[in-house]
Amino acid sequence: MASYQSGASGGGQGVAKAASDHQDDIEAMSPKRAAEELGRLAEVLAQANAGYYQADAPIMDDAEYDALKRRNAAIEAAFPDLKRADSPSDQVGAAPSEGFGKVRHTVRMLSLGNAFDDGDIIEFDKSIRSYLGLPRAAPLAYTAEPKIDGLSLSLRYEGGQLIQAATRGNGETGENVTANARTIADIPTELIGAPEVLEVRGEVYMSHADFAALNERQESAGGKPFANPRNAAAGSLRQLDAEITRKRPLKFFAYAWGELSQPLADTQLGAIERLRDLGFSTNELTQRCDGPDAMIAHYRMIEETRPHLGYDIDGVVYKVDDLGLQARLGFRSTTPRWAIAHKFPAELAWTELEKIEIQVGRTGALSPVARLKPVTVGGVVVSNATLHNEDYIAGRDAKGGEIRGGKDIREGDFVQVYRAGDVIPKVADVDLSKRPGNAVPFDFPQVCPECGSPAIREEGEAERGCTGGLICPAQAAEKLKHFVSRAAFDIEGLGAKKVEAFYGDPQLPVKEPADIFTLRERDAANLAKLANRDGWGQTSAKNLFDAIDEKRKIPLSRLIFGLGIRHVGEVAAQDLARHYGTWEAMARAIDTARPAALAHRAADEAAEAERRRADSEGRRARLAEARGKAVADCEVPEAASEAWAELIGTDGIGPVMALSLSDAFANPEERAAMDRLLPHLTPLPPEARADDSPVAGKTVVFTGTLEKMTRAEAKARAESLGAKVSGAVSAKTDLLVAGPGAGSKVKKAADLGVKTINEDGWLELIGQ
DNA sequence: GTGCCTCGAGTTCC
DNA sequence: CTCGAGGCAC
Repeated sequence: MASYQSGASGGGQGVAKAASDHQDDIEAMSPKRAAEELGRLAEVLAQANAGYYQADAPIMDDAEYDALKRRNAAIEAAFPDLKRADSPSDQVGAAPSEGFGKVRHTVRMLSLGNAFDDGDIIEFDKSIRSYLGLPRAAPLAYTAEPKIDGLSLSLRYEGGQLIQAATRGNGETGENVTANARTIADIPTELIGAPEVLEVRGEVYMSHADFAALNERQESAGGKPFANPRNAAAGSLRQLDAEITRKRPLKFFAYAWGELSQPLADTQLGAIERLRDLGFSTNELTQRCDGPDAMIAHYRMIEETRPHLGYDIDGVVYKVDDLGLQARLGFRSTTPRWAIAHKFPAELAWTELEKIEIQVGRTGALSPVARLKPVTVGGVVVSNATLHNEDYIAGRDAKGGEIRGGKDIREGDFVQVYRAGDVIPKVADVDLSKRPGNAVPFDFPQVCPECGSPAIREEGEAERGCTGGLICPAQAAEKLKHFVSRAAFDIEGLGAKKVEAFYGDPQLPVKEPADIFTLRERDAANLAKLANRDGWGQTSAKNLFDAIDEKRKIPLSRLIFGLGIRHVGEVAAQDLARHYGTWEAMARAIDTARPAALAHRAADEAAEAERRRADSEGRRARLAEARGKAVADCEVPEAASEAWAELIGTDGIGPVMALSLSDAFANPEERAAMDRLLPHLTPLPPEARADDSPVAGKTVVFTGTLEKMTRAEAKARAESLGAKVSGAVSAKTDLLVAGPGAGSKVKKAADLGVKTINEDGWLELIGQ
């Protein structure tokens, strides 16, 4: 960090003290000194902002920050002419004196599936009909409305009073912005004749005219203009001082709802009309359509109206109009089945590709990134874009087919860039006519650029990977970042930036997870204590050590996920934790299964070799034979076979994940790192699943004709209640739901003593 | 063997 | 958010 006062010993404390103790010296200040000090303040406050927002590592505490800001304002007041273009007083997103509270959404705020062309819309209609079991000719109405490009907000009313406003956040938890929402004219603070509990959801946005005027104000005050209306709206809503939000021209459209104490209407459109009657702004282009043709026609109409709307939209949203059908359709893991967003084509821009660089990820994957001459795409300046992998640069897809007409991408090329899903910049095309004469095809490295180990590409894989494992500093550091990430250990005050700093620290290196948990004792035994360093103090050092101690008790699933084993993500880690219950049980099973895992790999390789050699004649038999022989050669103990069978029998775990686990546990370096880590930890057993449903944890089989719902619907509903749905009756089956026309399964169930009920009985059981 | 659906991993910008 | 790939049902 650069010192605010030259010669200051580094801590933030001195800085704040200097600022607050001498407010009265300003009058006596020469303009030259004032200008210098404003310059220093701008710099140090900008750094504080950067530290707070990006690195998740506050450089100074809030009181210090506020004191500096006050001093800056006082000097500016005394010398208005000297106010800088980058004055901290005008910066948006100033470090808050207190953060926003968190709000857990009672009904999750989901995102929508995307459609990009007319065919996707027809497909959408088809899949809904098939899920509901509706014939093609049966009427099925949808609503269509513009998709506003703003930020979603959930407003909670109780007894007609606005009591809470929350941003979407990650869908489950958002930020409490109630005070700010109250300043938005379109948001009523009181409703008359509303249900007792009503959560209204909609979009906060800023019109083009208001955006232009706001930016003009910002600029004439020397502030930095917003990149686009969406950022302006987001920045304005997230002000900690609601009075600033009040001065920002925000608007709101209501289009959905969350928790309700009583239904708003029978249809989507009816509910929107009800919201409008309650006093909300609703979008006038919302319309009912009787099928895909009408939906597409309405899409075209909105597309034509788009330039004249006066606010940004990025597509059209279709929803099944009948709310009863919406309820039957329900949700996939992250999106509702009954709605889809038809996106407008992404904005494109051409720019020069200056350089192709290679990044190394935690799994060793070499990912090429395009360094671009900065260009504005969809209201944002883009200077980097992903190039996916070797094949993408070469103009091939995963199957060896051509993309971009087979054109490869070279340094120096003019390339077309777009933001996929309006977020991730990607290189879409190359202008060969502008290719410099000296441009050469990109030579994808065959060795890791970070550690020099060979970078191997397995047959059939898209990624080329560094083979250095933990020897590779890039991989080791990325693995550590993963270990402290939010879904894993989530240690407060130890984010990616800090991990990187600690990784290369000469006094207190953190090279592997275990090092994190020895940090406090090593610090105590060390002369170069953390507390004496620039940017650190007694308090911040203690806070870090305490935060680390807090995570010594850790849910088993987080521990497993944190290890960063390939193919084992958050969900697989939970599956494993739930299945084995303890670290020891899981580790023992994986160890025991090792010979079987090796046999499995040998069999795969043998089959692969055979496949390459053999042509179609009698191939299947020979493959099976080769597999069998390979397994036989391995002489797998029975215990290993059993452990392996259990591992791949675990819900959600297949041979690929199992093999990956096995390799990780059998790798001496990785295993040693685990063995050094575990003594510092107390893994907590997985929480038992909440058994609030009578079918939770039960295995259910449906057979015969279902009359009130389709097969897909029955399955999804059962699974959402925690049941497992299987196709065949076995000893493990808990319940058979048999409709008319059921055959052998009923008999088998009777033989096995499995309880059998009919469809009505099932609906009654699940309370419908 | 084929075709969903979901998960995992990597990615950018604020 | 997207892509590729794993898991699993049909």
